[in-house]
Amino acid sequence: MPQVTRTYHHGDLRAALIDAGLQLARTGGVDSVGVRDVTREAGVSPASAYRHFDDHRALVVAVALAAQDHLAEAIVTRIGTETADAKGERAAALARLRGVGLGYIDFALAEPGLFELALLTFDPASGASPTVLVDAEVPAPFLLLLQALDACEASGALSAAERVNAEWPCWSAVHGFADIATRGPLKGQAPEVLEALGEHVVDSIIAGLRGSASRP
Amino acid sequence: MPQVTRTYHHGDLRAALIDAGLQLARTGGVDSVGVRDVTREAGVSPASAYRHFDDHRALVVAVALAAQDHLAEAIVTRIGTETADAKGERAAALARLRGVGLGYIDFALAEPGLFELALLTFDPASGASPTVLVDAEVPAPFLLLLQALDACEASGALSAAERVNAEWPCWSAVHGFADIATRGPLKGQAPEVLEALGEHVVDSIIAGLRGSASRP
DNA sequence: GGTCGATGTGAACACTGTGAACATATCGTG
DNA sequence: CACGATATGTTCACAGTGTTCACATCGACC
Repeated sequence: MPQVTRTYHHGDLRAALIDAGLQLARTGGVDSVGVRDVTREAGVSPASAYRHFDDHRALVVAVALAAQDHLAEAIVTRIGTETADAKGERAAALARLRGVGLGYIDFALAEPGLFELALLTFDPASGASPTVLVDAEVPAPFLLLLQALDACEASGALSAAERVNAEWPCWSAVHGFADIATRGPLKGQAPEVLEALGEHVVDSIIAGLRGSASRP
Repeated sequence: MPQVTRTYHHGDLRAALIDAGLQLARTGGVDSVGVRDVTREAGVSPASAYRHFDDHRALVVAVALAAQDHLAEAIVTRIGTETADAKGERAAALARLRGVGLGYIDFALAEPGLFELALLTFDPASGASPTVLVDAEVPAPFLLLLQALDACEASGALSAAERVNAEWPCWSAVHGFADIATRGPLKGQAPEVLEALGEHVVDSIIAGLRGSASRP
């Protein structure tokens, strides 16, 4: 293996602990990433973790951030396959939006353990910011959604009025479905069923955003 | 207080433990309902809990089911206010559907601790049932949604085609928003903001169900 | 080469869930 | 009414957890 320049005793133990955490979370979910488990996995003493993380919670948060990166990768991948054969700017923007939702669901179904981690939000001092979102700290997956929605507006697939606050219905529906399919009543259903229902959810919410002027 | 017929030593300790669990969860979330905490709250020894619950998990599940009942109550309440001034069968059915979603969100915002509990699904032997839902075990809140959707179909507010699988987009969007508003990026926002966004989410998803034939 | 700060270790502490042996109050039955 | 069976609650113990603190060890820099 590619021996990294090992400094100090272990050589970047912090990264090793996060990796071990990901490995454990992949099969056991968030509960299986404990201080003693992670350090045991890395072949190191329990107390050593406290040189790199303030707290048990801080460790979990670090692993969760790593899991969010994997989630973002899955979304980008799905965006690629969705937009592959989209003709025209409008269709491409809509396909991209669809890809964000379906990629999110893909990841949740493929890696339920890591997905559970990725959901943990680290509540920065639980600062109730007056604005709806502090864009400095917005996680990568959410950023992908915002960009896709902006592209929809730019291409005319979404009107300016429809664009405002559109991220919340989108994120809610997709996140909610992923949670339901992972831990909720749909847990354990066949992958084809879940895939089909996931598409239905994504298409419904996109239709809802665009069809605000509907029947009485 | 209405002294219940006290049998045996304590007099229905099981119920007392569940009540204590609800009380603790209300302020501290799911993590604060532990065997020792609950028994301490009830003024009883830790091991006594094992006469009524197999497991720590079994205790939490029992409390979660109680929390689900409270959730159902909140939904019923909101259904009442939504349908109060609805004219016509169709409008009433749609108002009822809206009430289910908004009641769910109401409860999540008013009682985030209990809401966290209510989400825990108890995965009965993790039996992957072939059918989409085992109707014997369907929790009350979900049942309220199914009935509201059926009423929409009966009144013509939803076509038969639109009705099929409509429960998943609805549940996903509402559940997802509640989760986001409670633990996610919207946590800590002002109640008015959350209320407005919640209405937006609910209205969007209902529009999406009814507007399947939308623009290209 | 010696000193110092950064990093890992070992042994402790308080806490948790859980089981076994024991104590006691209630009920069914003679 | 007495008495054994049984359901309920208690005490004690054990394994495992997060966490801390004194100590050991290594790399870097003067």
